[in-house]
Amino acid sequence: MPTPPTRPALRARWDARRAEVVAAAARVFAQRGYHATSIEDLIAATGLTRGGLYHYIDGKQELLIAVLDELIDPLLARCREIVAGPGTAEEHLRAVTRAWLAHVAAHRDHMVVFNQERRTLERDPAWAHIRAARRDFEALLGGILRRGIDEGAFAPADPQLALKALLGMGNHTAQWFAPDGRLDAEQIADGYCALLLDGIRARAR
Amino acid sequence: MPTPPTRPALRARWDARRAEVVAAAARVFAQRGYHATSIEDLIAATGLTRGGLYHYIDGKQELLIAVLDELIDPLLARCREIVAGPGTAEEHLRAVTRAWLAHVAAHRDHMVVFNQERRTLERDPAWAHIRAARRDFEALLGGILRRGIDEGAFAPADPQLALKALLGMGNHTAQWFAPDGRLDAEQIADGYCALLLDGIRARAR
Amino acid sequence: MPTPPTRPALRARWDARRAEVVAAAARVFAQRGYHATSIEDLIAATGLTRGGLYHYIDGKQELLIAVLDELIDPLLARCREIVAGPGTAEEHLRAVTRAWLAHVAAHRDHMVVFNQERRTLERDPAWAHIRAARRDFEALLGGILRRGIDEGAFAPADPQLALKALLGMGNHTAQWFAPDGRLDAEQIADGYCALLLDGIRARAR
Amino acid sequence: MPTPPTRPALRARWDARRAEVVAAAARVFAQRGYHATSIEDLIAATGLTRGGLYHYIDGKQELLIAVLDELIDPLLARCREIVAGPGTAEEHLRAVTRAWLAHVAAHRDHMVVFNQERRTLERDPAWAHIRAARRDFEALLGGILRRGIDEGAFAPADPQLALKALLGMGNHTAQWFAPDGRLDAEQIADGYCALLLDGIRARAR
DNA sequence: TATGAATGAGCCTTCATTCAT
DNA sequence: CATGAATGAAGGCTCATTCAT
Repeated sequence: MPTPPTRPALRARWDARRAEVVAAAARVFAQRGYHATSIEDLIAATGLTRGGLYHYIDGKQELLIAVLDELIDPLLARCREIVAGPGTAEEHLRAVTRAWLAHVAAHRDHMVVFNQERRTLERDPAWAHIRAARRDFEALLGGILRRGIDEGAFAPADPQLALKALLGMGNHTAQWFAPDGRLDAEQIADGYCALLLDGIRARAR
Repeated sequence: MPTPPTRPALRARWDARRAEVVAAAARVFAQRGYHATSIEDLIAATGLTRGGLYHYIDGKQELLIAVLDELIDPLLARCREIVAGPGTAEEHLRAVTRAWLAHVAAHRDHMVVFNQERRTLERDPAWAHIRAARRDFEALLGGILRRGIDEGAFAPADPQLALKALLGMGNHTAQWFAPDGRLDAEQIADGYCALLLDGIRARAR
Repeated sequence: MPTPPTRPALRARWDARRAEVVAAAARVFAQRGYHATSIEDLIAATGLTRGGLYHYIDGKQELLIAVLDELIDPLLARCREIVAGPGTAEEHLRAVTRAWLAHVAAHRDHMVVFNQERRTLERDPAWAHIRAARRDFEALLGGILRRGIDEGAFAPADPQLALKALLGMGNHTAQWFAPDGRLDAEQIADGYCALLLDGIRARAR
Repeated sequence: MPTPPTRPALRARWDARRAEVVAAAARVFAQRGYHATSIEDLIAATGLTRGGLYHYIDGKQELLIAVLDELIDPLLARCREIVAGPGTAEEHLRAVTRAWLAHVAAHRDHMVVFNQERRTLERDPAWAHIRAARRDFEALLGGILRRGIDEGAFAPADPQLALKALLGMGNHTAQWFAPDGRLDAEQIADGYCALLLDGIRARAR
């Protein structure tokens, strides 16, 4: 991130513009893919000029990092609040899944980029933070499952596989979710939880 | 694909080399990502020279198509055999999931590339075939679920969501599967089926 | 043509440089031939760098089009003025031929390129305009001949062949004309007109 | 030209194949242009294989030379016969022009190539022969005109310009001649001679 | 602050030619 | 004789980034 101006008045405008740039980048990256997006595309999407753009970013890759940072930090913070609060494991699972999928739905672009460009950044030091946040999110979900097991509420044949399955469902959602589709994020989250907990087998009552 | 030599003896060698090239490309694409892979990387991975490589491929993109084609066609064929054969919906579900995950495990590189580069090709006519195969695979899985419902074996709250969930689990597997890991492909497949059917909720006996 | 800058001050400079680039290209294309001219040759001829050159052109072929466009449009405009003005068919013929050969003499490079690279562009849509201009020029010359016939001034055995003959003479001139040669463009034009009108046969007075 | 086989039986076949190759090359060069013609195009046009082709030629450029040599030498020989024979200057002019345009009509491909690729070869030593032949042809035509002047039959205002005009007409013919067109080569030749001698001016009888 | 011209390394691809088989 | 695999230089072009104005 370039050093922003120090005078508060200017700083505010700078921050706003930087935020616009990052949002536009997320949109374009998601549409075209990071590599296929040129700086030209970004200046078209932001309305800035070539040189102007570089007042707000250090480079294309830093912009990708910014897009992903923006994505994962608030989600992780929200989930930590949830698990720090009261509730059974099942309630926490549902709440976290809802928060997660609300995030996926609200930042579909970012999520697609996140899933897609993992490899692009894997060796970049700036990526470490995002990677850590990802691990933390997985650990948090895993913790909920473990607590449910300890409390006797969940009994997965293979706890780790159950976690991976849940992650798979959730991550994949960004690929097919449509904002005006039949289901909203909350319904999807609840549906995933119901599937994970009870499965689809027909049972006698 | 360039026109292969006509004489059978040479044809065999050519085919073998082409297969090597495609396999090497899948490996490198999966490691580095398609866009980040240069022709230089490919000649290093194949041991061919710059010009020699072009005896076996028409270009970088055609190579990507080849990698993906190689991936999905045999899987689809195998799955069609399964659903054409005898068995309950649950048996078909398990068999198809096993075949699918065996494929994912055996072609992890290809699968990662497939998930990653979807967007790269989305507007390319050559992509249509792969896209269609993907849709067919989803439809096939969906058909099994529907049959299970019709036969009274499955009772998902939302059949379409159940399908998306299963696809999410399976696709995501390529991202974390390790050939020398704790679980092999069959165990994972059976685990996914168990999860999808029965969930993880602890139940009184 | 790349999009030029919008600010008038910069626009002027850009236009000037673009014109220099096109002129240099005409020179080099004429000397070496279009195909044998590399981008390297063009950057040497313009003094720009590889990337800098591409600020003013969209590609090598667009540059060829630009060279040819620059050639034919002003000539056609001038000729249209002439035939729209007063004068007998013979006077028009002489005036148009003079304008034509002045053009050939002034833009010998362009003309050689035009004659040489016809085939290069023949299937390119961008070529349509140039092709049309060429046809228009032929039609214009043909119109003068026809008018002369109608008015009883000319009596060619085969009017179409006479037109082709005149076109042949004129076009061929670019191949041998030397700016410091014995004849200037006007003398050549008048010479061609005299030949076309009266031939070279010795006649009794 | 590669060294042909020495044994007469093989030599005959070799010569025939070489001739086929040159003819095919003329055809393809004229259609596509020399530079735009790849060796691949030539093997497609000849039916030979890549390596096989190189048994009959030394390279692409040598093939171009061969095409042009084949073109100009027989024409020059025929014209020399004509001027060595009996007849007035006008008769010689007509006969040579007829031979020339018959040649143009019969070898339109070669002629187009000749006009187009002049520049390609201009610095090549192998080109010297063709260049010389071209000069000889011009000189031969010029000689006829001069003889006509000396004998009092022709009275051009500018003899050299008359020569250039004739050359222009003739060379240009390759660009528009159609074998199934309204005029055959002889008619065109006679038409050009008539134009050159008498012009198109309407005269009182 | 903002502009857009300029940079130049690097990209994918083509192609005439050679040579082991 | 004939084959076609292999060569590798050179081609045109893109693009993230810098910097004088």
